[in-house]
Amino acid sequence: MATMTAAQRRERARHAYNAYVAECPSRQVLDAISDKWVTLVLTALADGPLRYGELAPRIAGVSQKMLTQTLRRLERDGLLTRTITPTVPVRVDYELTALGETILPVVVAIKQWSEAHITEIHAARDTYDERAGD
Amino acid sequence: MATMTAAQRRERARHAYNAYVAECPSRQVLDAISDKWVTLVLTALADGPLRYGELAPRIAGVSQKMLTQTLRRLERDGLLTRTITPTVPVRVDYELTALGETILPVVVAIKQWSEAHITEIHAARDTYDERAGD
DNA sequence: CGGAATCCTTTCCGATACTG
DNA sequence: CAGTATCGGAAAGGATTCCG
Repeated sequence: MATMTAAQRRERARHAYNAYVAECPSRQVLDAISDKWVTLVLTALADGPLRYGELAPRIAGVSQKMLTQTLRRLERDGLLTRTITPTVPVRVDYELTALGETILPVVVAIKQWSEAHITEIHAARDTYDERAGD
Repeated sequence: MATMTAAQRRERARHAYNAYVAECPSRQVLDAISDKWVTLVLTALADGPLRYGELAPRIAGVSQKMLTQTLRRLERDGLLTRTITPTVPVRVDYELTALGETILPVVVAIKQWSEAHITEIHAARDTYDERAGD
């Protein structure tokens, strides 16, 4: 009777967590945008549509896999559109939707806060690490 | 001569990436707050200091490990303080610093956007998934 | 009470190779 | 050009146990 107890409890916990997530909008969106690449893609598209090949170099450090994955997720969530022009070679443009543009102020707010307080954070880290070094 | 080529390139890539991150404040902060638990802890502490035991149940789904890890990181970044009262049993309080409070508006903005647009996101997902089902 | 340490599973993600 | 498919290492994170 004790068999699978751990797994069972894990399952129940998973369901409880999912249920919680399901009823909490901000948690869901948080999961969606709490992603490094998501915010970077959104800001990259802020000035207008870009092709895949233009997008990639503007987001230093992103792999092709992560970029594609991020773009697909954002398309699914209705934050951007993916337009294929069947020329040879093919051309694909990504553009923010109206919904996608409404989130830009939030992303900008994050960026502004970052630039305004990064020095304080660095100072705090130095102090903290110094104490640990004693 | 070809040995370790992949690993070497990976190392170089890692350094290039880190260098980029090092000179971009918003990227650094983004890494710091692009974390589900970070924002949740910050909002939980918005109304005043809380003990560890009070904090945990307010953030459903968080494990003790993740909560502690998140709190340590936020303490290191100077966003909150950790106060130990050496009674028996010990009592630990967490409280936002002045710096920590300055980020609350940003977190609130995220929350408000989420609640305002979650319906549209759900609709977009349904449409997208429906097309995929054809 | 508020953790730290360990184990172990799951998920992430980069690298590589191939395609319309 | 703009992807898809697959694999393997690295990292995240949950469960459990032990400690001041």
